[in-house]
Amino acid sequence: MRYSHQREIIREIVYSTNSHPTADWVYGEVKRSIPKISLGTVYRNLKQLTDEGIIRTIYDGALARYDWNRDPHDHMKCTVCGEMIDIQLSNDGLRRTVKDEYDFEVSDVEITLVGKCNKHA
Amino acid sequence: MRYSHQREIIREIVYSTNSHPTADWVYGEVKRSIPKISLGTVYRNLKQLTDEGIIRTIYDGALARYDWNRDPHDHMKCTVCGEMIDIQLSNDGLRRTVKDEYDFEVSDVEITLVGKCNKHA
DNA sequence: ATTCATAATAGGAATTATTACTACTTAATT
DNA sequence: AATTAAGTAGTAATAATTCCTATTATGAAT
Repeated sequence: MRYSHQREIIREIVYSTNSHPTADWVYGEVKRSIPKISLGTVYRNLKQLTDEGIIRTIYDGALARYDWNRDPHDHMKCTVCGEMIDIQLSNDGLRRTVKDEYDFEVSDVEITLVGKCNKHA
Repeated sequence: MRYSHQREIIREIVYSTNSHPTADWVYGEVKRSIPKISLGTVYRNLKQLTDEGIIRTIYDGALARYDWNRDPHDHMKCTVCGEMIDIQLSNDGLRRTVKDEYDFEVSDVEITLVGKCNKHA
């Protein structure tokens, strides 16, 4: 993968926020510095960055979101404000349980807690 | 919600399989008994059945799947054959931890284990 | 049983998110 | 500087899903 200015900006934008942005939001941001960028370029680069392990793709229902945080972690999704918040849960037990009980080789654990965040007492 | 033949058939089809079918698959099945059914009807009814709590909608990446099993449970997704397998994990601890540490009120826990199922030693 | 109000349907158009195609551009290498 | 292949903009295409509208079917009231 050779250098491209577009990809570098896209990477910086994803790395600049904890908001798990969508492709469309990233597109809007990139346009501020590269007005002629095309949405296809955004998608292509988000995919490439994902393939290279530089960012992660997570799914919020049917919508793809992007996350700079590559450490294994989980998410809380607030049904009131829609925000996705990072959270660190331990799941060492899970992998072993599932391997033993179901003979399933876990490569990734995706946990999303749906509920109400602390902004909405 | 008043009775409709279409909805009843759709419900029966979702209840007849453990394969977490997509809307499109359900559509194909319903057509066997109601050839003139429209895809919009399938989507509308799957949504209504979900709203009424009669079935559940789960997301497989960006694709919606439907599940008759309303008991809290989790899924294993095999990256080789694509199958989604039901699994029961306990997460009593999670809710309390998250409430205490993040003041987040959990209403639903979604856990998907991604990996290789026992068919692919 | 017939009438009536309205929920539900079929069929198709519209929307949304995403991917694919193509002619032109640019980064990296010789 | 010339070459080559990866990258881009712009646009068309696809896939999943929702929306719209004229017609039909359900359940309730007569």
